[in-house]
Amino acid sequence: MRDVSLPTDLLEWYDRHARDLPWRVSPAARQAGQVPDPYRVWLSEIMLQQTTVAAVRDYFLRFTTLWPDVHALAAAPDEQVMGEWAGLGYYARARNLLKCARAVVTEHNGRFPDDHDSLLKLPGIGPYTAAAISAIAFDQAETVMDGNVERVMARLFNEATPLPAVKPTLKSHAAGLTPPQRPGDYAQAVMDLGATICTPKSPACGICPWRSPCSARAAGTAANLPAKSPKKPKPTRYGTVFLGRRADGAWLLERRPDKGLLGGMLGWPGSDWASEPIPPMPPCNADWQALPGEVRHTFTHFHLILTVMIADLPQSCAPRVGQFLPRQDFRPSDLPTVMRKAYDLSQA
DNA sequence: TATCCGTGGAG
DNA sequence: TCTCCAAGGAT
Repeated sequence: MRDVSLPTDLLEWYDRHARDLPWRVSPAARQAGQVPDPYRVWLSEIMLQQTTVAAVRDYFLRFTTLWPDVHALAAAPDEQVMGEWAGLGYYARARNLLKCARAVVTEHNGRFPDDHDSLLKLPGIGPYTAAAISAIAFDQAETVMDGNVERVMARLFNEATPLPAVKPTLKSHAAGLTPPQRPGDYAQAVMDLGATICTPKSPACGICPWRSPCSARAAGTAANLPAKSPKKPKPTRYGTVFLGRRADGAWLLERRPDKGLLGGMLGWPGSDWASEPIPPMPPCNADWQALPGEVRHTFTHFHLILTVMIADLPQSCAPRVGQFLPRQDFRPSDLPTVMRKAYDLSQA
């Protein structure tokens, strides 16, 4: 027997407390008949993967201004899209974003498929995003499982088993609660609950619409759930980058290969990044000088300490790697953050 | 199943 | 300064 009161309670809370987000159709507008634009739902969900609402907002507005629909995005040059994504991180998302837009145009007549299985076949769309798009954009009764939902379910049912082993159990709990009515609003409601009330630290149980049925709240374990298996320490790696500038203002940059770290992004030529500093090979012969200070940056799984070398290069310079980008084509904002930090050091 | 893949804000 | 971690996906 499905407990219908829990979803109803949450939807009533959502009707009063839904956040105003640029990609969201408010519950009031939705019930008045306004339907979401699948393109905007898709774009927002890709950007929101492992990324906060605060970080996504401006990027979403910029992208939808530059490319209002999937046809426009599909026709955009790769370099421009990668440049606009710079700073948001997880750059495979940007590469797959373009692949997906072009697949929707060429294989789906410019319209996003509405079913979970077809969505799942598209680049960059996994189980969570497929469920989110079919629920939010097409109002299908799919169960979305993201970090928020996992946390809310672990607490609601007081599941003490650590992640990731407990995931199937949490998914089962979530599926049992997913209502046939307003599944799109419900999916967003659970995630809003996790983002604003059932937070990782110091959850606001006192104002939670689910405080009464919450098992962890009763047991006093909410703040410690979900349990997680211990994570590995991050090693430190070292490297060198070369900032070469010509008298005409052009900078020597290279496009990184699609696979691997910062794949497809613009960057400064330099050494590999290794556990010990290595003698670097300059991209061309010049009077390279080390800048005072260093760049420190932390990626998902290692710390990086970067030495920054700079030199004025002759107009005749024929670099071993990379190519010169004319001054008017160079925007520091096109660089991934670690590369922009190196540029900032040179301008300090 | 485990690892790789960014970034910036909160505490 | 340091750890955690946010609407995950690909391999």
